[in-house]
Amino acid sequence: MGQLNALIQQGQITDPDSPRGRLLDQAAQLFRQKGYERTTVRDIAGAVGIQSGSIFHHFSSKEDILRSVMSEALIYFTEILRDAISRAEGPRDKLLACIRSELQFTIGPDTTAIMSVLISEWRSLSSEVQQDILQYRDVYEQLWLDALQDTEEAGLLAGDMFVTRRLIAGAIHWTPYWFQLDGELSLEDLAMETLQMICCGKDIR
Amino acid sequence: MGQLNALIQQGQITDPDSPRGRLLDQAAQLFRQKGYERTTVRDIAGAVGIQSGSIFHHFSSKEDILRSVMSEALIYFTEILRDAISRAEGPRDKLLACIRSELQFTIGPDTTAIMSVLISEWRSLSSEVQQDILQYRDVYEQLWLDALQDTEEAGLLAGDMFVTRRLIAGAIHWTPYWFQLDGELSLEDLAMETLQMICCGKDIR
DNA sequence: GTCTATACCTCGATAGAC
DNA sequence: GTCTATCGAGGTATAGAC
Repeated sequence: MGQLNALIQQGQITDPDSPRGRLLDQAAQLFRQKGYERTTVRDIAGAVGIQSGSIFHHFSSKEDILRSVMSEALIYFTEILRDAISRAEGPRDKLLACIRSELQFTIGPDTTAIMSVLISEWRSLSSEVQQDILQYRDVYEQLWLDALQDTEEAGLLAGDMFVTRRLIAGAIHWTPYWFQLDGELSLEDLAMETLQMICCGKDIR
Repeated sequence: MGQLNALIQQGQITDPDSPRGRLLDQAAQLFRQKGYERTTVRDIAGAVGIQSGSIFHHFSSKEDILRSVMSEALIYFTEILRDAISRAEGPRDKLLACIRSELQFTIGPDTTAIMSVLISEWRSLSSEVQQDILQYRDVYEQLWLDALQDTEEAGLLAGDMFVTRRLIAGAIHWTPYWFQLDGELSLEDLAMETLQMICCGKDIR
């Protein structure tokens, strides 16, 4: 991943091979599987093979771990999404790139589905930390809104741009509850069904 | 509410004026506001003005409270939905009734938005209790699928029936994160936008 | 950077009086 | 049906040696 290495060198993302990076990876997995509240610092420490007290050399608190998981994931997702959009041609394909990318962040195998942590554990953050994370989220969301605006100007959008984004965000964020990566419906099929729902009544094939 | 009184008399739902009913109401509110894990039995007891030890005269465990909140909510929602569908005429209006009802369960003022507890706290249940609740959920979902099937047979449905239900479920369950009941967009507006997304390309006005 | 040891707290749940 | 009192478990976080 070219983007990942660039972000690591810019200091925006922790090197996954560092002790801190390994902790973040394992914490993200555990938060996704069991939820933040039910994951203990002992669990996280055990997953990387250290004692629980050693964690606090790398993070100031358990919430600090969740904050880091979320902010680094958002920074990474934003770059991946930006790249995917730039590689697509035309508003219809750029919007499809948004849908496909977010589905991959949410249920795909590569990113180990960390988007679901951002969604499910939002409430576990204090309001101060929420404000902190929202800065990154706004950048991500703007990429979506730009793509939707282009779609609208091309006459391909059926509903209101902002409402559409929110309805689609919900539809995508809910997929972990039912979608099976190895099922009959492929991720690409699902992306097409979703695109069709947004651009309804317009011929998008 | 005629349905509520009938369900109470059938013993399917706890009388809200009983001590147990008051506990369930307050627990549901707290679970919605703070989440199940962050709500303590002391919080719930305090909300109805008793001591925490007294709760265990009415419930065998904290999970038993969540189970009861969820199953009674589902039983109630199912009857409300069934009634709303039966009062609507034609597939388009019956589907709109489904959307409107579920939006009300999720963000409406009357039901105090308990649907969001069913969604957010699912993972906090043991798998045994999940199986228990799924029985009620299946009945609720079948009402949706029947309505969608009628819509499909009327040639009004754009995508696959099952995928559509899941995408729409996500869209609706996500609304608590952004929808403001006192905002410019009314719940009825939102229901119409959602219906339009499902029946895309078909003239549904 | 990790260890051991532990302080300190809060939680769910119980027991028995009233 | 509620109270008081409390138990035991398990949580986050700290301190200081190595």
